[in-house]
Amino acid sequence: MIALVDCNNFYVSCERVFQPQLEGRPVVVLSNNDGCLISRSDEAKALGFAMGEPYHLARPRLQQHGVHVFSSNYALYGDMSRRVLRVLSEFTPEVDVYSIDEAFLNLSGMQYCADAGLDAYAQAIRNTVQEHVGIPTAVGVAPTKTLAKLANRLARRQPPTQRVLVLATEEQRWAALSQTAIADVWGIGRRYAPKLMGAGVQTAADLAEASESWVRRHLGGVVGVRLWRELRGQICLDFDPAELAAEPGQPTPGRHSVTCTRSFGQPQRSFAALSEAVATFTSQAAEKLRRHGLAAHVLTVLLGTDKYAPGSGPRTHTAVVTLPTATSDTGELIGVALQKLRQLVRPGTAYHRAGVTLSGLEPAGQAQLSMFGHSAEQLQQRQQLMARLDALNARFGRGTVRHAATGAGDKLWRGRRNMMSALYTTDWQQLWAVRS
DNA sequence: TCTGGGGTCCTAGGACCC
DNA sequence: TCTGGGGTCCTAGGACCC
Repeated sequence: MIALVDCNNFYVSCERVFQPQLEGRPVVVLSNNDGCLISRSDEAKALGFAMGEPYHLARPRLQQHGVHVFSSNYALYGDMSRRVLRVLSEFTPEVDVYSIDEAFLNLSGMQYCADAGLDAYAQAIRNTVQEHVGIPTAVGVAPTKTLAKLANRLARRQPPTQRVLVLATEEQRWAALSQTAIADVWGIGRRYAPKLMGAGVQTAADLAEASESWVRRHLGGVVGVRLWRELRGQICLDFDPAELAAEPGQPTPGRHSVTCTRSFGQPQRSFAALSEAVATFTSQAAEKLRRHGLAAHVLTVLLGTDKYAPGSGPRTHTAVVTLPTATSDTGELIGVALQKLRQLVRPGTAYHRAGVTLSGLEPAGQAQLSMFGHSAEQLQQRQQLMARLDALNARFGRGTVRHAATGAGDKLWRGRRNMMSALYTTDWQQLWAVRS
């Protein structure tokens, strides 16, 4: 059996751990650049605030209702996520991390679990995360990932302290399928939902009862058939516990790309500003690569114009380079990225967004030659340089030591985050103070 | 004035090549 | 009337997820 543990309203919950007076009050957290609402407390949902709503449109109503608003604080959320995962890994060695606030747990073969009963075990997971980290969760348990997602969704209807649902029998599975609207099934999005409803498929049960050939024809071929089988209890989605098992710096299998993109605080026209941004994103992506013990063969530079402006024409412009050898060296990658950027930029165009994707990933350390023709000795020196740079930045904070091309900091292209909470858990200067 | 970011997988047309 | 075909690379975009 597979359990899905989901921290609902995770970012809001993280803020509440350090500001408990916000318990029971409406709270929202904004996306990067203070753009959209991406996490909402139950109270904020009840007031009608929608996922993804633009902040500048919601602001008057947020003020009117006295909603507490936070810019996103990813250093805090990432650290809290690691704490949750540490607790989960005490319940099973096989944890498949799906996102910052969700993980699948393989409970098959857990003797304690069999002894205590699935329901009690799932409840214990929920209670322990709450006690040790202070983050509320819901737990759904079922034979497949898709059914575990479905169980998790239904579990959230329970009162906060009982958000656990196990689908062990055929009766329980069918009852759950019948109670789930087709639009709420994992893998059915805004395009397929209306199409299926038009064909008379209103619930997950209706879909599970359809024929395989019908599903293949109307639901994106093999992807739809996989979903249909999972709903019927047949495992089609791999359980991949590699992410948590890997030591930091060891190669992480399963990952195909690393991206860093940002919208600008203001549209940018100058090559100087764009190149600072691209150099900064490249160095952040390269850091992530090294953290995962990977090197990249392919680099893509992206520039985006105003995607909300009327009119046609491409909104994103990309340029791809295939590197002669895979690398995770920030300096080498910045050099290549800026060269491509120069080809991509059209003078006078206002860009709203830029980014870098590193793909064609392979475990680091396989390359014997540098793309710039460095000797083996020079290559080793550069790798040591990167290791020291990462160590310094880990100790003294991101960007303490960086390449000159990333600029002096505090530039107009950087986004807004005007309402960020403190780095309670990752900065000595901002530790949470408890006064007696 | 102000509309996120990071992933995966798939499709389609044009350029180019043999 | 008839105007190869198959492969790759490149760019762009659609669909889904969190």
